[in-house]
Amino acid sequence: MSELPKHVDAKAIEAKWYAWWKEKGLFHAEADAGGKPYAIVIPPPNVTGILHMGHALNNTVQDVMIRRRRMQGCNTVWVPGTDHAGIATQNAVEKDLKKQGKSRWDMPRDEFMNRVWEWKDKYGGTILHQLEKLGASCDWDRTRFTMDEGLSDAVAEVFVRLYEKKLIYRGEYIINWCPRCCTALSDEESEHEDRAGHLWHIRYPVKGGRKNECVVVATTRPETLLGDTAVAVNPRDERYAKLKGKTLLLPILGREIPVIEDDFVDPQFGTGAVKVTPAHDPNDFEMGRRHDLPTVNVMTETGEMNENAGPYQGMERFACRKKIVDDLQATGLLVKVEDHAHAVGHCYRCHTVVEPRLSPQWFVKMKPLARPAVEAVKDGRVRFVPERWNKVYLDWMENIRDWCISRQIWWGHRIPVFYCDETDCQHQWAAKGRPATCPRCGSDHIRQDPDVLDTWFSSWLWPFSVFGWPKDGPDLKTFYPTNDLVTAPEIIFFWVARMIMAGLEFMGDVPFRRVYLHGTVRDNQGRKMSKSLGNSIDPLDIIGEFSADALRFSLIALTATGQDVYISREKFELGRNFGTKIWNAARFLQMFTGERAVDVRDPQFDPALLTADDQHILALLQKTVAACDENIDRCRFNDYAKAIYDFFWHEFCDWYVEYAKLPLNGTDEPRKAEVLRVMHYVLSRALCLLHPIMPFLTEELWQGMGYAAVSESILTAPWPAALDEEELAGWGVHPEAVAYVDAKHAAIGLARNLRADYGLAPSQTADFVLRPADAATGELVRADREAYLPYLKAGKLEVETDFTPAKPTPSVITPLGTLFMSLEGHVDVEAEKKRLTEQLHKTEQELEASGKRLDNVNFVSRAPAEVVEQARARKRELQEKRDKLAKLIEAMAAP
RNA sequence: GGGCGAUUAGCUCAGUUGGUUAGAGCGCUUGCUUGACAUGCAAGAGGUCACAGAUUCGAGUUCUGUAUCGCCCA
Repeated sequence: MSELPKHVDAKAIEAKWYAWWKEKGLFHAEADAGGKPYAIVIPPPNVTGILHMGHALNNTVQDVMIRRRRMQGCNTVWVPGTDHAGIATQNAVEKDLKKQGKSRWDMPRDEFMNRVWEWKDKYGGTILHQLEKLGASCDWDRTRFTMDEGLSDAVAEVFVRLYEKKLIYRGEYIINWCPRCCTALSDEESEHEDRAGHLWHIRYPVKGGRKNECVVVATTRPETLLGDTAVAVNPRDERYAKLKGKTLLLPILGREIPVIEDDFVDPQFGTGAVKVTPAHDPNDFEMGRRHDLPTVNVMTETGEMNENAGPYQGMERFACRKKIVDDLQATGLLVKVEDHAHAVGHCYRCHTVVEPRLSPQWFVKMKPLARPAVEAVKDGRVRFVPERWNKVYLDWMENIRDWCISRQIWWGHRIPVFYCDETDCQHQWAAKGRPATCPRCGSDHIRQDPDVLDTWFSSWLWPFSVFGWPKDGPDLKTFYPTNDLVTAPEIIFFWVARMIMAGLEFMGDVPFRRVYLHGTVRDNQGRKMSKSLGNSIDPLDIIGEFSADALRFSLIALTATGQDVYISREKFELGRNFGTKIWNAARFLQMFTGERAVDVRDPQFDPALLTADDQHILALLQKTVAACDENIDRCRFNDYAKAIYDFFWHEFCDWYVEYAKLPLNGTDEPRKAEVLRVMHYVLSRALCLLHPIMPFLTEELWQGMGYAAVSESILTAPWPAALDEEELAGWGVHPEAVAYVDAKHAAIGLARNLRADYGLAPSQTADFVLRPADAATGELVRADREAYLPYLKAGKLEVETDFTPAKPTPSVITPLGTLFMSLEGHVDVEAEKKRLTEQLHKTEQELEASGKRLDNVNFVSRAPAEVVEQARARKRELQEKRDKLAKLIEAMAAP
């Protein structure tokens, strides 16, 4: 065993072990490797992305799941990869071009595509390398990209199948348009944000009406009035009954528009009369269809007013809004302006205000796909953790709307639809590959649809496309359906829901059994971390300052299941401190082990040599194993972290290591050897339990402490099995001994309190006498006396049945009996009396409460028997304590 | 407007099926360079569990309502 240095060099061990794990192929899985399959597919980050805290949490959770399953002997695979992030990546490259004074329109489409590929090859791998820094044990041999050949093939296959099933169609509807990205967006990609806007009340004169006769309509977007083709009122709204059949004159443009009646109009909103702009509002579009209204589009695709806007042509849409309001005011058509808060859609990529725009796009008909996906969640084939997300998912799924999948950009999967330009053919079809001629007329005058598909149209296939679909193969057979999906709630609709639909449609089975949705990482004030706020914490900075293990441990320990987590730089000290504690405990153990051989494979404890403290720590280790398993299984990762933290720090270090110092410094060699066996066994198993959270430190110690005989790497060491009481008894671990040590620890705590109450300096020794609770306890303590001395800084500890102090002596009642602390010099009798009286008072209060409870007939008759018995035991205990205290006080009073 | 979440110590949060005396980390106070560890050790102070009702023998926990904050959807 080589000596461990005083401090861990985190950077060095991270680099060393990660490279070694990869070199050994320990992350790699083969379908035929045997063992129960366990698979996770990574939520593919944007290829343009860089690691942020959300990724760090997300991937740490996955790594914890993966590493633990791997140690359990499952055939474990974690598939990494990135998505091509159509709009985001194209934006990044176009920004680059702009610096050179160019735009994509200055070059052929192919050339632009080549530039994006170059850019992707240059910067695209960044986030995956950053995941390595985090310690993610992904199977890098399986790294996928949504524009890989295989995945692109899956996209085309799916498109053609849905097209032929008539589940994909093209149509002219109002879609969300980003005038900056110049593309359509899906409903999910338009993010609604509340904005303080206005409600402008505008007069629309009645044609041929009395002087000044007009209808007042209220609108939040006055610039769209240029595209109005009607004004609508509710047919039951009597205020407007006389308007029926009238014609209005559109302000400014003077166009004649009809008054129509439609149930959709809410008489309570605004003035009860609404302008109808079918080309710029989805509800107006529907209304326009019902009433056969013309559509007038007044804007260009970049959000400027077009030729239909008359005098406003060429103005930017918000400048136009301002100008129109001014003009209405000037002509007296503006009645009033009210403040009005409303939700405004923003592009999820560039945050530009989204414009509802009438345009021809491709859609997926969702209702038929949603039906089985609803069932899969309702019958539990897919489970969400926390469960409350079921409802969110089902609500969305049951009110699902068709999915706009075409994007007017170049980077992405081009829509595999072809058009024949032969005048008398005009055939339109979907096909994989690049057909040369029209399958109907044989003409080569064909062209492909220029649009590309929404990026999510490839990521919804991820759980099976990464395993080779549409080709069948062993990977797909072994690893599909995957087991767990770990992601953030923000993408339930974008991604999770759609994957479930795609899995059921194309694979006939759900893509994963369980979805764990973790919270959002926020700053200390609860704000989302963002570049613009400048409140981001870079995980790599934290790794540099504290270590990857510290980052991982802190994130896991601080994140309660499904709750948001607030972090700041200082919070990572938690993980760092814990790592240091483990390191030092290992150094301690190594100091006493020296050159001895350590074999932790089969502990082979000698029951005759196992003391109560040995048994106690072994029993607690088993309890900890069980707690870790249960908490991981239930996605309670913070409780898992806490279980191993508390065990290691507060049981192993605080108590057992302190206890072990005595035998280790003694001369009883067999005992010494036994204690070392216990310590190495406990440390090795604790390292295993901790490995999924702190992979690097645990590997360093696994190797450094010489545990590699168990398994070459801790990464493949067997996950500790929780032993039951019977199995423990076979090792010589008995519950009575465990209970004794619990009592011993409590007694030591109470004795330390007593010392503190009397202001004893840590260096000051005191002698103690125990008047044991019973003879058996007395025997146990007598045999174990020496062990108490260091904890109590005691000169000696005597055990005397019926002990009565000769002079007033401070004392405390412990589970082991009454413990007396003899002091040099005078004892302040009054102070001690006061102390004891306070305790007596408190005990009597508790006793009274306890008595009341038991006097309650309803409690005794209705509460479960064991609860009542517990209460009775508690009462007896309190009575005993009260009597003892009373006697102690009496003794103090005696001269 | 609909839905969801949160409200527990100075701060950040746990608290699982209702059951003894509500916990942790950080911070704070006091004392310690203890032969692993000051990134540490020992001790301590600090809580009307947001508010009001209800159910129950018993409520931080269940139900109803209110308030405040946050998120999602329209």
